[in-house]
Amino acid sequence: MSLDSARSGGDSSKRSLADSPASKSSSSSNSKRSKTNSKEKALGMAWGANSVSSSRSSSRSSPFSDFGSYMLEKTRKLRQQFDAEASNSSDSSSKNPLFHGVSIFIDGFTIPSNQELRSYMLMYGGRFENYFSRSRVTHIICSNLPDSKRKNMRSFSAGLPVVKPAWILDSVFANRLLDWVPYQLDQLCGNQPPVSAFFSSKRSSMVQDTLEVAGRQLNMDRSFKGGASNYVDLPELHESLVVTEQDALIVRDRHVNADSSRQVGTGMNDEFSDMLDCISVTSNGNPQNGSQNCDIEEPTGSKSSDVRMEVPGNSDTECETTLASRLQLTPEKLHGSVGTHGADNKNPTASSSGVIGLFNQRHSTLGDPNFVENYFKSSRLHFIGTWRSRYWKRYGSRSNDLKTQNANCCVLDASYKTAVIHIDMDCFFVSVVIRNHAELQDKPVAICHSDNPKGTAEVSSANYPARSFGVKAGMFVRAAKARCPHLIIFPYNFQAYEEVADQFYNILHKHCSKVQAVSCDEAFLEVTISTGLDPEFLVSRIRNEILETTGCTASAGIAGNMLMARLATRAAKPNGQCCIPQERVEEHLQLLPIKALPGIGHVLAEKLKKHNIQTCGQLRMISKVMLMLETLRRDFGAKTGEMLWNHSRGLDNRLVGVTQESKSIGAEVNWGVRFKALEDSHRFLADLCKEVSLRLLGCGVRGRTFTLKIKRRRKDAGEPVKYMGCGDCENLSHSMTIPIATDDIGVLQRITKQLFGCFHLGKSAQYSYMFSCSFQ
DNA sequence: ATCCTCCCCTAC
DNA sequence: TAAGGTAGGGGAGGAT
Ligand SMILES: Nc1ccn([C@H]2C[C@H](O)[C@@H](COP(=O)(O)OP(=O)(O)OP(=O)(O)O)O2)c(=O)n1
Ligand SMILES: [Mg+2]
Ligand SMILES: [Mg+2]
Repeated sequence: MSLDSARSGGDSSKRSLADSPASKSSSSSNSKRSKTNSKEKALGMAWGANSVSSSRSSSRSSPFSDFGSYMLEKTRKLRQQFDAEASNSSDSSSKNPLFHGVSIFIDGFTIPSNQELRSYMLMYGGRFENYFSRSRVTHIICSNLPDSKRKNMRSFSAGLPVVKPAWILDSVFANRLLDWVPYQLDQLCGNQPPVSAFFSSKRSSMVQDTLEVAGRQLNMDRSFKGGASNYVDLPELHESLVVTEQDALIVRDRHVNADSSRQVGTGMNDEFSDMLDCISVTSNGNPQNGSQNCDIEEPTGSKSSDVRMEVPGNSDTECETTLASRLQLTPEKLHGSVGTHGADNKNPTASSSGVIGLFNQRHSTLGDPNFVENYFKSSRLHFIGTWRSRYWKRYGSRSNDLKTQNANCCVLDASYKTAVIHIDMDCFFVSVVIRNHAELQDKPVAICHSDNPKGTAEVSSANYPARSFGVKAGMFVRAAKARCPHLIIFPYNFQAYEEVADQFYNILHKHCSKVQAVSCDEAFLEVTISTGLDPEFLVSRIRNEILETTGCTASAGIAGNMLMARLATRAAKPNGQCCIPQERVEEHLQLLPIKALPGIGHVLAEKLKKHNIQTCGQLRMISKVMLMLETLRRDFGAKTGEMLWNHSRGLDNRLVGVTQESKSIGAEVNWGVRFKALEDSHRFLADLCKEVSLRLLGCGVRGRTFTLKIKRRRKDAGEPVKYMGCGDCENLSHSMTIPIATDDIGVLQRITKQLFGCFHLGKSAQYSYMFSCSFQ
C-alpha cells in the first residue's frame, strides 16, 4: 500500500515558512547523516529521508524579478537553440530558405501544431519565437481567434499580420514565400481555413513513400481517423480538416487499446471474486504480453530472453500453474468459503530459490515487528529513491542561489553559447565497493544481497567485465551466475555510496555553478563556451578529480542539449568522454535503437516496433513523411507524440538547472509483505502512515490529497517467482482530498482506514500496500 | 476546455 | 533464501 499525499492549497503558509532560509538551519546540521542521529531512528529512516531539510527549490520563493530574468534567459536560450538547430540540420541546409526574414509567433492551438510549424521555419530559413515580441516577430500564426481577442484585434496583434498556418504549408509546397494577405485570419468567419493545396494534392504520394518505410503504419492511421485532431493523413478524410470547431468530430472511443487491466481497477465489485481463487488455475505463462500492468516478475535486463534462460532447472513455471496462493489476509468473519484457502494455506509450495517449504517469517511483516524500518535499511531502491531528498538538504539552497546569480549574469551577456554536460559514474555501486581492490578491477563483479546461485536476489550493479557476460542490473543472481559462473558478488555499502556521491557533487559544484542532480551518481552541468574553457578540457579535469578523490571512474557526454549529452555519455562509457556537436547529432541518432532514447522504455519500444520503427532514424523518417507530429500524437498521445518527434531529431528544450519543487511524498513496500489477519494489514498500514508523516514533517510540507495503492495478487497467479516478492499483482488505488492539509499521523491513519474500506477487499488474496500524499 | 481520479510508464 | 522504492510525466475518461 502506498499513501500518497498531494499538495494542498491550505498548506501555503506552511510552505512559505519552509521556504525561508532560516527554517533549514536546524536540519542542515545533520548533513553528516551519522547513524546516531536520533531522527534516523524514525521508521524507515534508514537513509534519512525523513530528516530532509525544509529547503525548497527556488521557483516558489523567487521574487518576481527572478522570474523575469528567468524568462529572458529562457527565451534567449530557446532562440539560441533554434539557431543552432537551423544552422546544423542537414534538413535545412539542403532546402530553400524561403522564410528568410520571417519570424513567426504561434498563438494558441494550431493545425498543424506549433512544433510542426517550428520545424518548417527551422528547415526553410525562418525564425520561431516562443514568446511574443513586437520587435522580433513578423507574423502571428493563428488558427482560431477567441472572441475576446477578436474584439480587440489590434491590441492583440500589435499591428502585425495575423495569418493562418496554411500560409506556411502552402509556401513550403510552392517552395517560395507566398503573399500572406490571402491567408489573413478571417475574423468574420473565425473558422479553420479551407484545406490547403498542400494537403489535398501532395498527400497521396507521401503516403506511398510511407508504405515503403513502414508498411503497417497506414493501417494504424486509418483506424485513428477519429482522433483528437482534424489533422488527417488520408485524402478521403479531408473534410475533417475543414471542420472549424476542432473537436466537433471527435469520436468517442479514442483507441482504447487492449488494456484489459484497466477494467480490473475500475470495477470495484470484485468482492466475491475471491471465491474463484481455488478454481481458476491459470495460464499466465506470458507475463510480458498479458496486460500492461507492471508486474514485478522475473526482472532481467533484457526481458523475455532472460526469462527463458531463467526457467530451466527451476520451478518458476510450475509455480505459475500451482494452485493459487495461500491466502494471507484472513478476516475470519468474512463469508464462508474458508475451506479452499485454508487448504491452500497448508500446502507447501516450491519457493523461489528452489527450497521446499515455508518462507522464513523473519523475512516478512509477520515475523518482524520492525519490518518496515529494517527493510528500508537494506533496500537499494529505497536508498536511491530517497537520495534526492538528502541531496536537497545538502546542496539545495546553495545551488539555488548560484542558479539565480548565474541566470542574472547570463542575461547581461547575450553573446555566449552554452554546452550541456552529462556525467555519470561507471557501475557506481560496484566501483565504490571495489575501489581499493586493484586486483578485482578486471574481474566480473556485481553487487547483490545474495551469492546464492539459485537465488532470486537482484543484481544492483555489474561492472564492465561482468557485463561482457551479459550480467545486468535488475537480473536475478541465479541468472547472473548462469551467465557468468565466476561472477564475484559483493554486498552493498550504502554509507560508502553516500560518501562518494557527496564527493562527486562537491567536485561538480566546485567546477560549475549550474548543476542539476539526476541521481546519486549522475548529473547535468551547463557551461558557457565563450568563457574560454573548452568543455572537453573541463570535463577531463572533472573526471580526473573524481578518480583521484573517489577512486572511481566517471564518464561524461558533451552536447548542445540534455538529451544529446545523455546519449553521449552512454557512448563514452566506461571511463570515457564523448562530445556530440550539433552537426553530428543526426548521424549519432540514425542507427540508434529507439529504446535507447530516455523516456522510451520497453512498452513504448514494443509499440513502436509494431509500427516497424526500431531506430531513431526510422522514427524521424516516418514522422516526417507521414506529416507529421499529429500522427504520432494520435498513436501515442499529445505529449508523448511530441517527445518522439523531438527526440528522434535530437531536439530537447529543457534547460539545465530547472527543477521544480516536489509534488508528492510516498512510501511503499512490496517485499516480504505477508498477512494472516486483517489486523496485520492495519498494523502495516499504520507503519506506512508513520513513515509518510515523518517524511512530510522532514520536508516541511503537508499533504492534502492522499492515495492508498494496493497490489493484489492475481487470482490466477502462482507463488511469486521472487523470494518474498509480491508476485503477479493487479494495482488498485483510491485517493481522497481533505479540506485542510495535514502531516498528522493520526489523521493519516484515519484516512488510510477509510481509503482501505473503499477497496472492499476479499479474503483470499495477498496484498501489499503503498501510501502517498501530494501537495496540490 | 479544464480539472480530477485512476491508472500506466519510465528512470535511477 | 532477501530486502521488488520513489517520483514525475502522462493518458483515458468522466464531471464540471
Ligand atoms: N536497476 C537498478 C539500476 C540502478 N541501480 C543502482 C546501482 C547503480 O550503480 C546505481 C546507478 O545507476 P546507473 O544507471 O548509473 O548504473 P551504473 O552506475 O551501475 O552503471 P553505468 O556505468 O551504466 O552508469 O543505481 C540499482 O540498484 N538497480
Ligand atoms: Mg552510473
Ligand atoms: Mg546513473
